[in-house]
This record gives sequence, C-alpha cells and structure tokens, in this order.
Amino acid sequence: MLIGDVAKQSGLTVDTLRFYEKIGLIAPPMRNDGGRRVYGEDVLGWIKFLEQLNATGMKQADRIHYAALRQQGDATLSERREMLELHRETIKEKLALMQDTLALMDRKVAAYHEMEAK
Amino acid sequence: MLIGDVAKQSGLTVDTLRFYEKIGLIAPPMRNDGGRRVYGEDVLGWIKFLEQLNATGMKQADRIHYAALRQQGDATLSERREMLELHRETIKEKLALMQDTLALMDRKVAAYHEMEAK
DNA sequence: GCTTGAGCTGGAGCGTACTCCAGCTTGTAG
DNA sequence: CTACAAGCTGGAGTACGCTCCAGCTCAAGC
Repeated sequence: MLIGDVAKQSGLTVDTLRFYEKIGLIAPPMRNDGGRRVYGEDVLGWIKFLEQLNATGMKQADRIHYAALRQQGDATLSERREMLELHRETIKEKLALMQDTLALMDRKVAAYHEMEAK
Repeated sequence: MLIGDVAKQSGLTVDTLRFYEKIGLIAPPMRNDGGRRVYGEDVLGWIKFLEQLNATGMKQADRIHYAALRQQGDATLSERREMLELHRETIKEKLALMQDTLALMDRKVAAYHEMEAK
C-alpha cells in the first residue's frame, strides 16, 4: 500500500499522513526501492482508532504520547491502559454535557415553535 | 456589572469578553460616564448558552451567525430554530460516536487488563 | 492629591493542527 | 522514449480562537 491508497481508504490526505509520521502519530513505514512509503494493512485500524480519540477530544500531545508508548511494546501496557481509563472518564463527562445540551436544544426548538405559532 | 464581574461570574477572561464583542458574539453593552462597559444580568445566560454550543462542537462562525440573528429580533425566529434543529442532529451524531468510543475504551481497557494479568 | 487596581483601544503574538509549495525523483501507460 | 501522475523533502503559510501588550484613562481608598 502506497501513501495515496492509505489516504483514499482512511480519508486523511497524503499531506496529513506524512505530517502524522513526522510528529510521531504513525510509525515510519518501510520504503520500497524507489524510496516510497509502503504501509501494512494494520495502519488503517490504527488511523481509525486515532480518529476516534481525536473525535472524542483527546489532544494531539496525548495521542502522540500514546502512539510512542504503543511503539515501545508490552512494557507500556499498563500506562496505556491508564491513559485510556482516564480518557474514558473525560468521554463520560462530555457525554453528559452533550445530553444536557441536546435536551436544551429540544426545549429551545419547542419554545421557538410556540413563538412562531403565535 | 462591569466587565471584570462578568469575567468572574462567567469564567471567561476579560480579554475573551472583549474579543467576543469584537467578533459579534456578544452585543456591545452600554457604557457608563467613564466609558466602561456596563452589562445586564442577561449576558450571563447568553454566555452560558454560547459555551454549550461551543462545547458541543458548533463552529465560531455559526455561533456568530446565530448571535446576529438573535440581535435582529423576532423576525429571525424560524431561522434560529432551524439552526438549533440542525445542531441537534449533529449533537446526536456526536453522541452516538462518543458512545461507540466509550464502549471501545471499555473493551480496550479490559483487554489490557487481561494482557497484564498474563 | 497620590497610589493602585480596573478598564480602554488597536494591534501583535501564540498554540494547535494541519495545508500548501518548490523543486526534484520515480513509475506506468501509450 | 516520453508524458504525466504520484511520491519525495524541507520549509513556509494558513485558519481558528484566543491571549497578551503598550500606553493610556478612570475610580476608589488613604
């Protein structure tokens, strides 16, 4: 898989993939004879996971830290677990806030409907 | 209420309040004899609402648009309602994603625990 | 009436997370 | 063998959302 294929399948741009490699979010892949990046299939799952961390509000710096731990192998398992447990708690908080705001939107929309009806 | 009081009660900084005024998120308040901003109590509710829109991922540009509509009064009611209805849908989507990711965190954490136990 | 804290304006600076570009090399299709 | 698309590097530029600063005025306490 060349970088363009990864871009197409992951939804990231080629530039973003190289940027993620530069900052340590994605491990530098092998190169072919022409010096081009050749990725394994597994990178797609990793990118998807990164996107989920991102979409749930994990900071770049923390994602980079997690990626670094992951590359260090099994010795970092418990630290990674702790990071995920922490993140899980922040997701829970955001979730609660979202639900509150969703309820607020419902009330506001209903109120607007009433005002429009008058 | 002077700007410092609003800052304390809203949790925003004085600089942010002036910035929000500059970009149109907060209506320019009256000024006292010395030229200082004097806010009504209602600004606090408005700020809280803005924060909720913000925290649930509404873009600055859209919040500004909503604020502008609000200042134009009742004629914009239905447009505002539509914006909130749209935002409600995006919140729902984010909520679903968050719940998925929360479940993923749970699975990962459990898996890590297992690997650590070995 | 002097000090000190709060407020004012206009504009510069910053952190995050990309995004784009120039100038070059490589690979595939006609 | 020649286009031309895709890839490479290093570095500059961008968008968003604040945040800070200089240099000034205003207000309240001693």
